[in-house]
Amino acid sequence: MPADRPPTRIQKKNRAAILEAALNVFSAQGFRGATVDQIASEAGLSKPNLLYYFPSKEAMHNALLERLLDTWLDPLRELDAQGEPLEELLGYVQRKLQMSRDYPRESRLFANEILQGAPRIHAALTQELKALVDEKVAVLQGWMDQGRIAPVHPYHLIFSIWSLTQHYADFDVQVRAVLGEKDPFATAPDFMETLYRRLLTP
Amino acid sequence: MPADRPPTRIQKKNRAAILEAALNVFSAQGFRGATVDQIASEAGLSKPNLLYYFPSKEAMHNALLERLLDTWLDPLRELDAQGEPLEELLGYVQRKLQMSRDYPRESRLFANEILQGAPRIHAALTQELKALVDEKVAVLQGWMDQGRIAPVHPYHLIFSIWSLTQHYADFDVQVRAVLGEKDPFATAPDFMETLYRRLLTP
DNA sequence: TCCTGATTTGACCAACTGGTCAAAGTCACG
DNA sequence: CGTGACTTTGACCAGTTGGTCAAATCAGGA
Repeated sequence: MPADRPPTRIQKKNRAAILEAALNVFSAQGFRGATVDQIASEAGLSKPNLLYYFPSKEAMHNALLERLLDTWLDPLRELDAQGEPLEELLGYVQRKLQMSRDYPRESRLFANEILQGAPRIHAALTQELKALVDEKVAVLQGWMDQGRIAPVHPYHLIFSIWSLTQHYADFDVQVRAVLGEKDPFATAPDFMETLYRRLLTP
Repeated sequence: MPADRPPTRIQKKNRAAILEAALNVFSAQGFRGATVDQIASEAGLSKPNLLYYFPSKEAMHNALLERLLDTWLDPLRELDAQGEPLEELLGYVQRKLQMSRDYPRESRLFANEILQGAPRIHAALTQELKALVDEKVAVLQGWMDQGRIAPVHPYHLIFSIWSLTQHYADFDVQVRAVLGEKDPFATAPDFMETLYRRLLTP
C-alpha cells in the first residue's frame, strides 16, 4: 500500500484499471460470485498486485459503490424546481434511461447490492438518497398543487421512473430474449415519453 | 437418493423443507453467495442429509427455478382476449403487484438469476416466455387496432408492468429506506391503477 | 550512475465449501 | 418382531479463495 503522498502515474493507471475490471466482474457475478483472481486477470495484473493497491476485495467493492452513488443521483439532482414541470420530468426520465444504456454495469452493480439487502449502503439510502428524494418530492407536490402537472403519488412516481429505466439495464437479458434482434433502446425513449406525458399532463 | 417409487411421507416433508430453506437463502444471497451449510441449518437438517435428497446445490436451485417460472407467468396467462381490454390489463397489473407483495423471495430469486445473465433459464426465456408474450402482444395489438385501448408499444407496455410491480419486491430495501415507516403496498395499487388508466384510456 | 522508495510476484497458508462415504440408526410392513 | 429399505450423520477430502510475505525488480531524481 503506497504512502499517502500524491499518487504516482503508475498508481493512477493501475487503480483505474483495477476498478474498471472490478466493475466488470462484480456487476456480472455479484460480490460473492466475483473472485479476486478474475478481477486480477481482467485487469492484467497479478492477484498480490491487486492487493497492493486495495487492501481487500471488499475495499474494491466499496470504492466502486462510493463512486457510484453520486453519479447515480446526478440526474435527479438536475431536476430544476424553476423549470417547466412536464419538461423537467420528461428530461429526468430520458437522462435516467440514457444512464441505463450507457452504464449498464453500474446499474447492475447497484441492483445486486440492493437485492442483497444493501448491506454496504443502507445508511446512504436512508440519508443522502432519502433527503434528495424528499426534497424533489416537495417540488413535485408543489407543481401538482399548482395544477401544473396531474396529481399522483409523488414517491411512487419517482419509484416508477427508477424501475422503468433501470429495467432495461438490469433485466437486459430478459428484454432481449423477448424482443429478439430488435434494440430495446430504439423504442424505449418514445414509450417513456408517451407514458409520462399521458400520466402527468393535467 | 431414494428410488423412483412414490415418495414417502418423510421424503415429501424433507424435500419441501429443503426447498423452503433454499428459497430463503438463494433469494437473499444469490446462487454463489448461498452455502449448502446455510441451507441445511435453515432447514434443520445436516449437510449430507440435504445432499441425500438433492444431488447438488445446483439441483436445489434448478428445482426452485423450474417451479418458479410457471407460477411467474400465470398472471399473464390469465389475461383474457375476450375480456374488457382496460379491465383485463388493470387486473393483470394488480395480480402482478400482489405477487410482489406475497412472494418477494421468488421475485428476488428470479431477479438474481436474470441479473447474472440468466445462465440457467436462458432457453426458457427465449422459448416459453417469448412465446407467451408474443401471443399476448398480439391480443394487445388487436385491442389497439380496434381503438379499445390507446396505442402504445405493446412490448414496452408489458416490460413496464413487470418492472414497476417487481420493483417493490426486488428493491424493497430502497423503497422502504425512502418511504420510512409507510407501507409501500398501501399506496402502490392506486398509483398503478391511475398510471395505466391514464396511459391506456383511448 | 546510484540509491531509495515504489512496484511486482512466486510461493505459500488457513479458512471455507461442495461433495463423498461407510457405518449407524430408524421405519414400515409382512 | 424381524428384515430390508429408507434415512441420518461424523469424519473426511480435494478444490477454491482471500489474503500474506519476503524477495526481486523497476522508476526516477540527485
